[in-house]
Amino acid sequence: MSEGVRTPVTQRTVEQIKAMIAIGEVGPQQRLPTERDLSARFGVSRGSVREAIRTLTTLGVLEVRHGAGVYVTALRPDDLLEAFGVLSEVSPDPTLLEVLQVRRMIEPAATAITAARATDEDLDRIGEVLDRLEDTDRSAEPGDSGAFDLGFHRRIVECAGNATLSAVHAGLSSPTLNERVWAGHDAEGIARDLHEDHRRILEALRDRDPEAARAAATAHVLRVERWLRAHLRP
Amino acid sequence: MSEGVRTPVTQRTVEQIKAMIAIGEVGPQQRLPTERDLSARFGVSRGSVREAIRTLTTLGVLEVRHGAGVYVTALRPDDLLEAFGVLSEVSPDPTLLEVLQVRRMIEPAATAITAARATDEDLDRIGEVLDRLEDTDRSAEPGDSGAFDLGFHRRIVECAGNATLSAVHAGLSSPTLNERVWAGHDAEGIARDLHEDHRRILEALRDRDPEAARAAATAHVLRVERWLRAHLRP
DNA sequence: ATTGCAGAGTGGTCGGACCACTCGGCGTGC
DNA sequence: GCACGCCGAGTGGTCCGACCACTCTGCAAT
Repeated sequence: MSEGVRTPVTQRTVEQIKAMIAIGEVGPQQRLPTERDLSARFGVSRGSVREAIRTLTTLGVLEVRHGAGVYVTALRPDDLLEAFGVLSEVSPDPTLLEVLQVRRMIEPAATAITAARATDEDLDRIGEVLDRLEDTDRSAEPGDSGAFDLGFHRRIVECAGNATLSAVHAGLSSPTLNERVWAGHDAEGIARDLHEDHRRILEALRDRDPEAARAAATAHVLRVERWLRAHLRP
Repeated sequence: MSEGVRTPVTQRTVEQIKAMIAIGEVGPQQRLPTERDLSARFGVSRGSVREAIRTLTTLGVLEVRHGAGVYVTALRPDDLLEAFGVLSEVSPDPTLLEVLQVRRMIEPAATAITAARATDEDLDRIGEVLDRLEDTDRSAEPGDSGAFDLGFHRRIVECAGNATLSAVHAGLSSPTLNERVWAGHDAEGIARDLHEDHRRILEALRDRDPEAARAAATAHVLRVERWLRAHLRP
């Protein structure tokens, strides 16, 4: 007659828990019933409940506190998109180029928005990261260099005031990805160029000039993209 | 002395499996050892192995086939970003606006690229969806209307030839999100406007005019965004 | 009023058992 | 010889019950 397929117990449990959240039985930041309670309520084993909870934890919907209980997260975009950093960890090299292309669509737009609405304090904090980046780069700690570079761009995107945008951007520019892009190349030649790009972006932001900011950001991502394309073949 | 924290067994197992993939012990599409084998190899219980596998399955890294074994996925972007549809399912309404803002950055750029590289066949297939969309909309099946609308935009983005872009876009424009945007409003008035937007986008694509395509796509997303903003408050 | 310490309750892990499904090989029939 | 169908070994899916590790609360001693 009807469906010949039997829905796996665990998946069904995932749906049931999601339903509890959807209908508001438990709201963000609130505590879920005990694993043992859920087990009894749904008529499934505790192990299955645990696997369902783990699924939702991975998705950023739930948060487990050992000894204290299971809680719904704030359900903010950065909670839900945290997972997607794996993209940069396991993707094959050609995908990295695609990731940069997507960044080329997002980052310039975000930089333009920031140019229009950043406060003086925002700009100071962005500039501060840039100073530390160049200091670090002149010394002999190439490891932190990438972290400051990421921080520079991240803060710019955050100033755009869109948490979803920030989360997506974070997923596309994880430390792991950066590391993979520059791995094995000290890239001394290009480092100076990148610094110049950064300075130009900051100046455009200070001028509150969205179009200049967009152009500078585009040029920057494009430079990285071309460099990666050239150094990828071998 | 050293770390006083004990890494949870399951999390450690996740790392170990990821390592197996990273060092190439198992490649994409290949089969993983048995749950029972992994259990013995890592010295942990089978339940813990299963939870680790479930985590990686949720992330799109592994794929489980009942009775047949656990396999590494192709690790393509659409595998790894599939999860991120939850964003549209559980996010609070204000986040939907943010999502649309991100789409406003991505979709115009993608549409411009498509205008530059789409083949005649591509354009025909895009136009076909549009015809079906308008047919459906004139009849009395509002349910499918959203699906065709999504299909129209999805095909355009796919023609841009960037799988990562397609996956991100798919996550930002899931059926669930669309449903939530238009839920409760038959939106007759705006439907005609949207169709006009679509026609304009298609014409720009047929003209192979990237700038016109970008402008038309921007106007379209912007219209949806403004409509949502107006209908969100109450 | 403050501090310290149990105890209860929660998630974390384990082991073993059995069920559901897949797949390959063997046998049967053509 | 070939195709079909059955069946059993092997795999993931689920369940149960036990015990460990951690948190939090409330009571007791100071």
